[in-house]
Amino acid sequence: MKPLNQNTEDAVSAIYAQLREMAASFAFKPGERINESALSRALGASRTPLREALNRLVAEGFVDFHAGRGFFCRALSETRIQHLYDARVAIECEAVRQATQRARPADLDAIELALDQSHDEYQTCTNPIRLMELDEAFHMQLTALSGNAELQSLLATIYDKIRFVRTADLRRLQATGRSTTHRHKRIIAVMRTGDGMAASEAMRAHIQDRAQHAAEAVRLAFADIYAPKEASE
Amino acid sequence: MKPLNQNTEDAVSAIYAQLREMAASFAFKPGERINESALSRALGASRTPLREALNRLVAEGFVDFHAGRGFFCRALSETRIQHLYDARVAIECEAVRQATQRARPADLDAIELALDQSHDEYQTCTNPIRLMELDEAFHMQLTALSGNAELQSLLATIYDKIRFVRTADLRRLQATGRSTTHRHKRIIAVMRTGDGMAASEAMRAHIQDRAQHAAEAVRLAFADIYAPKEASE
DNA sequence: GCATTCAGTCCTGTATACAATTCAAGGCAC
DNA sequence: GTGCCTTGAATTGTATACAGGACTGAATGC
Repeated sequence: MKPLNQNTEDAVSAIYAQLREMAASFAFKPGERINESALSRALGASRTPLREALNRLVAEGFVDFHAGRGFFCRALSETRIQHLYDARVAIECEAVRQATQRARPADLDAIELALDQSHDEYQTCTNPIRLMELDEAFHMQLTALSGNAELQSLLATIYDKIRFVRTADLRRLQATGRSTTHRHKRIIAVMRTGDGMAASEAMRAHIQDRAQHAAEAVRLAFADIYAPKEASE
Repeated sequence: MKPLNQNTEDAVSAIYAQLREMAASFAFKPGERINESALSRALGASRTPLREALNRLVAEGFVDFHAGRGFFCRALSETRIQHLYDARVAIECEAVRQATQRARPADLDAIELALDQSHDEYQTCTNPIRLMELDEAFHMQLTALSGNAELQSLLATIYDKIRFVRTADLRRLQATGRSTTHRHKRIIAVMRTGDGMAASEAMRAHIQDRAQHAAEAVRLAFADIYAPKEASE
């Protein structure tokens, strides 16, 4: 019974995970340069594993790298958010289409049960991050039903990129008292008919409904990014 | 007139580019461990920038990383290829849909002109890699018309991953004497009608037509990977 | 007053060193 | 002969050192 080492990677892997979370929550301000020495000290590691982790983020599009100048937090823009929402549409529509053909009724039952169980929390929860977790969970579960690991990982990356904007958006949505649960259940209902194309279009409508608010949400997100920090500059 | 440094990054960037090409052409055998010292020596650099480049490939899914054991060339499988083809469908169908709405007639004219110009080469060319470049160029140009940089970069990564399989597949396709030019022109024709949904479905049919041969192509690709090297083991 | 230049400082880019771990082979017991 | 342990070489993981650009701010010329 060997230890089956799984924690040796910890350093770079742990740094990567922390960094990705920091990037998703915009702990770095958009456009800001990332000081390697300071960050490595803050994370309790040296620059070598930090840079390796940062290079992963570069490949995923969370961070920009400029030769000789270092790593920069990638800037948000309304255009980019719109593009990410469209990419999300592309992936989720195809995933739900595949899922409609592959999923057994029991699979759909399971997702619907999860929706029912979280419905109350949805209605009463005031934490926008938790709201977004619930919403994201539905979409990821549905995509998982496609059985396509590539689509799942692409979508996960996109969600990480738009999470901050979505949090701001869902906060507004909740303020209007509207629940997304019934919209999600409608998508499941269409899937039960076995019409993949229709399910795909339902998903498209669902996502684009929110995407239209993306521009406004970006502005809100910017306010969130710049407001809560110390106003010391 | 400052030099506006653009080549300082060269080391890691150049290594990354080389590595990605090597990965796309399966210079490493699937599943094989990548020896950092040997590879860095071969590339004329040290392990530090090599590992940074490798970490980018990890994030993109070209390479696997196992804690304490190093980097491994990611294995092919028929299932994974199928998933990548489906991801390609997802992205290209959405892109062509957007492109249909956004593109001006002149944009479509330009692509069609490019098709016409390369038609002869298509028919006579015997180099499968060149064939694939021509085919890929069409698909990337079309996706570019969507105006969505996210879709473009996602698609570029997918093409890099399936390039080897596609090369094997296109070689077979050419052997049967069938040209893809007229198929491509048909997609443009549908786009001209302005019906995004129809264009999307045309693209889907076009890609899936080839995807059906993916399984067989994977086997061919495997033969290519293992055959042409020295049979010295 | 404005732009330019220049020096100093900071930071990045990469090589290298060394510790820790894995992998492979040989020996040993059974 | 088979399986386990031990031992040694090879390889990875990370820290650190140092060279070379990039940025900052002040001083200078126009």
